[in-house]
Amino acid sequence: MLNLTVNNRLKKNPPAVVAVPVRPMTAPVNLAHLKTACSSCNLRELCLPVGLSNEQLESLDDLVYTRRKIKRGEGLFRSGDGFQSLYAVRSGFFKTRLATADGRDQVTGFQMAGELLGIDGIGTDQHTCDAVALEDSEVCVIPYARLDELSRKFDVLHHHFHKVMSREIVRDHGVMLLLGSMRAEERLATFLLNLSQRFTARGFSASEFILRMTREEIGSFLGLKLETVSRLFSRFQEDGLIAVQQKHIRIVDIPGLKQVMVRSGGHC
Amino acid sequence: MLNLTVNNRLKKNPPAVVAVPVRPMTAPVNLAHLKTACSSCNLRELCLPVGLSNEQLESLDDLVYTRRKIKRGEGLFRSGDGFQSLYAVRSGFFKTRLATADGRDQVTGFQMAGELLGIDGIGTDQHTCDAVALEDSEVCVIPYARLDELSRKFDVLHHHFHKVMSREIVRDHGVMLLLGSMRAEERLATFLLNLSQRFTARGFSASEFILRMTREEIGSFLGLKLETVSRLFSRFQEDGLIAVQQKHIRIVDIPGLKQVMVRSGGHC
DNA sequence: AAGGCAGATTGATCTGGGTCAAAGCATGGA
DNA sequence: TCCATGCTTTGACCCAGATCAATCTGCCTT
Repeated sequence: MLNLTVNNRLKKNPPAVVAVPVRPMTAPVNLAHLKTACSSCNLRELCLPVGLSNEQLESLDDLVYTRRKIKRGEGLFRSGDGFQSLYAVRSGFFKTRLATADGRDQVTGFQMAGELLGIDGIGTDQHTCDAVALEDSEVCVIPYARLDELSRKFDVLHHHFHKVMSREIVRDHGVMLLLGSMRAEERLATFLLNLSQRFTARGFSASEFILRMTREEIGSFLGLKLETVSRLFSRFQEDGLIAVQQKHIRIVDIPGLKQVMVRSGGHC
Repeated sequence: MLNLTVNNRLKKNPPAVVAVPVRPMTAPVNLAHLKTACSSCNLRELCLPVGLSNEQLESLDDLVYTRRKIKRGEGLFRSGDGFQSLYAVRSGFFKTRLATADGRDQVTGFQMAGELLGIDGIGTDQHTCDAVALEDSEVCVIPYARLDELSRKFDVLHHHFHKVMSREIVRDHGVMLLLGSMRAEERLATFLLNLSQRFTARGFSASEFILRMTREEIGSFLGLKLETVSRLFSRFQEDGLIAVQQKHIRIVDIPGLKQVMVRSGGHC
């Protein structure tokens, strides 16, 4: 159905981590030694290297030779920046946003560990949106030229990269559906369930997490005003669907939320 | 403020529309011999082969070895169909649409000559949307496996394909911006100007064309109801921006439309 | 040439979500 | 510790666009 995620088809069993409701946006296992190596990265099953053999993985190790830390509120790239690299979120949380001349703003997505940023730049050799860290984050820098080179060597990688891009397109279509034909409640329910599902894929609680973004950012993404988002959170809480306390969300009734997503009817 | 809400609803004077000289949806030059060859295709500068050398173009000729005709109203592929090929629109006009279980529908795009269909299928080896011809159309069938193969041989092609996908993502972000933060008038103005610009790129009139889609389809794409689209067309006409008669559109005041796109203000 | 029908227009009315405004609240820096 | 400042919540009201409904138009079929 609705696919808001790039990497949602993974149903890998959660890594050894069990109880982590606290800081969902951090990598499940916090490696002390941050060796820049895909082959030893605990996110490899969520990230670009999905499905690569060990040998291939090792070749990937010298594709990704840099990491970059971005502080909360800082940008990873901005619209107009020259495009050279893709970025894989290693830890933390990002938003991408499109800004118009007249000061409007559209959040086009939220990215978490294992998700790719920067694909928008390939088409014109310039980034077309801003990527901003919503908490202190770290990304793996993937020089595009090298990726290109390597993907000519490894079929799997080549193909997988196409898949990632294609899935991004499919995700975007899902967002269009959301923005074009869903009611406010459905949008928020869809959004929460999507987050939940992505956290699950990363081995975190499906039902309890911290929202890294503000009400305004959620609203921008969902085509709603921040007041509407806030009111809906309150209503969902009254209806026993969730428990909200500021940025802390607990989904109490997942099936109930799914009902909202579908039931509230849209324009029938 | 720009007064777009004119009160006196004059009976619209039947726009003295002169017959459109061209048939905008057909390829500019109508080759009698429909040889399946990119190298001799008059759309090659709009389509996948942009920027290829002659030699490379000829290799492309045996990539695309089939054409397929689709009658108005018929589907090229549907959600769930297995993915094997991409399609380049050779002539005609398509819409892509996403359908939900509960019978809702979101038009995610309209495709004209030279544009690519089917990329959505790469990610999951299944198409995720329906592509429907809005008039009798013809597409070039591009087997994905072969494209893959060829693109390993030709750098330019490989890279260009990435660009096409990336641009599709950027386009989708633009639609999100439209759906998420524009007012109805801005959406329609943006839509008309976008069509105009694409027709221009294909050698057709920038100001006069036939809409191949219904008001409902436009509305679905723009996140509006068909009545709203119809009213806006009437209002734009009253304001001297366009002349509408059913599916026949003439843009009278392009700068004026651009103003609407920007000026009407959105949410500040 | 008639009649049917899908699509388009237009009017009247309603309403979901926007706007404006006023408190609450939590977090971090001095 | 205590403000300051940036979120968030909540209320009151409003309006753009949806909904409902009645024609109208052009075109396709017979």
